[in-house]
Amino acid sequence: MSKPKVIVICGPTASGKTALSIKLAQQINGEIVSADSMQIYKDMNIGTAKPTKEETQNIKHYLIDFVNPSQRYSVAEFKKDAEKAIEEILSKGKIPIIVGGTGLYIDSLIYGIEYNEIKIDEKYRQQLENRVEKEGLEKIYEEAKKIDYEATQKISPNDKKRILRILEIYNATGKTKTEQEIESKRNGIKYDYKVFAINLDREILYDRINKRVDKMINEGLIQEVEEILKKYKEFPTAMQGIGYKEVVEYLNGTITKEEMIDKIKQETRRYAKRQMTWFKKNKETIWIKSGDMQKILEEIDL
RNA sequence: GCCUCGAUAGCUCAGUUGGUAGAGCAGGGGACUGAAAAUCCCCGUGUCACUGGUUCGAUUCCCGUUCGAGGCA
Repeated sequence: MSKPKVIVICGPTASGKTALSIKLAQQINGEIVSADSMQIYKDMNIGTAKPTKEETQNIKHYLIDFVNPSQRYSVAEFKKDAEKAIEEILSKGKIPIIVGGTGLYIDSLIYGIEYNEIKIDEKYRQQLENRVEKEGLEKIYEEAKKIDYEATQKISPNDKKRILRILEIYNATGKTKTEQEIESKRNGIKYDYKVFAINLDREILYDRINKRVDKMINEGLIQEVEEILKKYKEFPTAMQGIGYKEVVEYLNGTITKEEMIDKIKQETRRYAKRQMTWFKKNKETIWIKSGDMQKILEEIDL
């Protein structure tokens, strides 16, 4: 039996993923699974450019709007949740369409990466952070080298997050990161993923980003942030979102409104670039122009 | 009209006591399997406004021109 087909649409912010995917879902009787690390959060609507109820046209969207900004979420959870959603869509006889800009999340699906059940040990992480503070990152890097030399060679000696991750994995599982990664690929890929990436000229993309940011401000991004700050106390990751952290700076009086807007635009541009780099990695990706549904229909051949 | 100051990277400017130049920002390229909208790495040739002169050699000094800013009439 052949594997079920799953369509993946990725692309940088403001490239038109949302509109395209909804049109496609209508056309082929599909439902949408979001692969976006920020749209998962509740109460973060304007800044994450979440599709409105009106925009969704009654197409069911999964993995949007279901995590509190005060909670943590990770690829491992995404992988599990997304596959559950895919199963559910398939069981209805519909076609799953994965849509999003979070490359790491998409990779977890299309490369069939398995994450075993381990919890993030916040205490240990904090311990490591403290040690970096006291002893310096170089020392911790040397330790990581001893545990998993191969993994350290893939990253920079300045990349604190990843250096700590090598130690965390070893601490939690007794296995090295490299061993872990080999195991993670054991099971093979469950579905027949067709990956499409939207490509558009930098200039056009940047123009769209600028307009989108202006629109977000007009639609009340600042108020949105104020309300979230009131409603929740902690933000382990939610406030990392572009737009949100800049508005917080503005509310604290560190920057002016104009500076805030420029900064959001700039950060969004940088982000879009990083996304493009990520999507280029996958050789199977089919590149399409913004809004080009026809090409997708031809390629998927239902 | 006269006087003064300026003209150097996409922008703001630094610099060369004469040996063809470098910062910040913008921009570009890349890495990355459990925080990923995160994290991290790399990248600077540009008629030094134009014309002529002095000089072995001028972006640098001198003459003039153009443009811009300020001042005086």
